[in-house]
Amino acid sequence: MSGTAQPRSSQYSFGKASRLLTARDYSRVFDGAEARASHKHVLLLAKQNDQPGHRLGLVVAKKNVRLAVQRNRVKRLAREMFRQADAEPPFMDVVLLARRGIDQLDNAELSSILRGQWRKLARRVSEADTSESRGR
RNA sequence: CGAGUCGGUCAGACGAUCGCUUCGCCCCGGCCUUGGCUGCGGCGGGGAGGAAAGUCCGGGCUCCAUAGGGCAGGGUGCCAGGUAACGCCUGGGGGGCGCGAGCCUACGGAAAGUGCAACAGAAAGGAUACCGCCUGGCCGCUCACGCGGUCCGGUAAGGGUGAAAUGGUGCGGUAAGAGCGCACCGCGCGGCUGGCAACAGGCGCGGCGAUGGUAAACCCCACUCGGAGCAAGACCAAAUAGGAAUCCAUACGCUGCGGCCCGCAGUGGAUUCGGGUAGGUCGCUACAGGCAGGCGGCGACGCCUGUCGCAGAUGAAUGGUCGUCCACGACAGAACCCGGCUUAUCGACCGACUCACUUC
RNA sequence: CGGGGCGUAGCGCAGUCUGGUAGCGCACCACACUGGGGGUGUGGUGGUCGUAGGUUCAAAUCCUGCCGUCCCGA
Repeated sequence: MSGTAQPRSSQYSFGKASRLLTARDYSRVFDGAEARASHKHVLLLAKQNDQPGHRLGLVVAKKNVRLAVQRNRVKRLAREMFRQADAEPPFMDVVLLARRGIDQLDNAELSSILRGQWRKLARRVSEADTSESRGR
């Protein structure tokens, strides 16, 4: 994995352009989610955007993860997974919600779950995209 | 060497690689009139804690008047000092614990007033005679000593109740007893000596039926506290515009202002309908600052000199992966800042000291 | 981040200001009425008063520290 990582900085960056920044951005995804990937510890919602790349928003509620250290850890791992994920169209805005008990997982477990859910989500979005095109 | 006390320091390390954020410099581009704003990239520097936590105190800062007077209300509570301030810290005193080094301590006033004390007990606050004990009178029994009953008194030594019963111990004294008398201790009062003081020591006096407990009960005394909080507050764009209805009012009103009155400043206000916002910039980190040395002080700390620049995010940065090593890594993440307190916590190391044992 | 409230029986609540006995409703158990159930009646079981200290003779109650939970403020 990272042992074979190459310095393609453009693909592996994670700046402000790759994040959901305002409450309006979040509301757009929540109100019009086109695809979702659900797991015991995590839920992803996605909606296609008109940006030149994916964007990520994180919701890790204090109610579900009590300690600030654990909340930070979950968010960091999620960003790291997102950063290393394939950046291929269709581009989408994704909101990741953490569920109760996610702080019990260690880094390796959590990373693999996140990657799996991300692939699932990407597949569903492209399916929705093609069926939508067919429908038209 | 074992057991222990006190104070302090650290918070996995190193390397590779991919990222995030901020600052500086440079290159290119855009806006723009001589300089600034902004975008991409490169190089270099900085990037969580001892508790960042709980929000229990104290300040700074901002707005309300420059935070002013009184009432009400809150806080603190042995003494002296430190400090911007404190409920913190230091030193000292009293009390308690420990063989000791040391540790703990809401520790002002109950002879200003009010209140409270269930149950038990004779009596629970300026109270009391239930059982006892004792003198005497009368009655009964008895030869008598005496015993029993009853009555008027005396008595707080003994029993019993209670969390608590009106100083304690001893000797004398007495009908039995009692601070009734004496000694010591305790308590109170008045000088004296030492100490800034809290307080300590010693002397004299008082016989102690006066002055019990509770103030984390009301309260009294002393000192102290105005209110809100960075979602404070300021600015930019937009907006509150403009509007409709009802009610109150033309000032002893209403608002700023959290309880009231005064005072100050400002001025029409309340409710409903309708309509609209929740973007950005600043505040935002350089100070009661860290480190080193010197001087003053028992110490907390203060003064002087030199030196360092040490997070500033805003869906919210300090991380991922791999390798090596070891004691295999606890509690845990800044959100305006600082001083404390409290709570959580794997361990490692340093210094001072105490006790016990052994050896020289 | 800041500002508040609440923890008492299985559940919902009183009692806390003013300290001594923890009480009410539902539920539960037993018995009676009934052929049985339901219902009604009578009696009863059940509480470390969130937790750890302190004050007091005595604490659910007063004071302090923790824990949990809920609400409010853009």
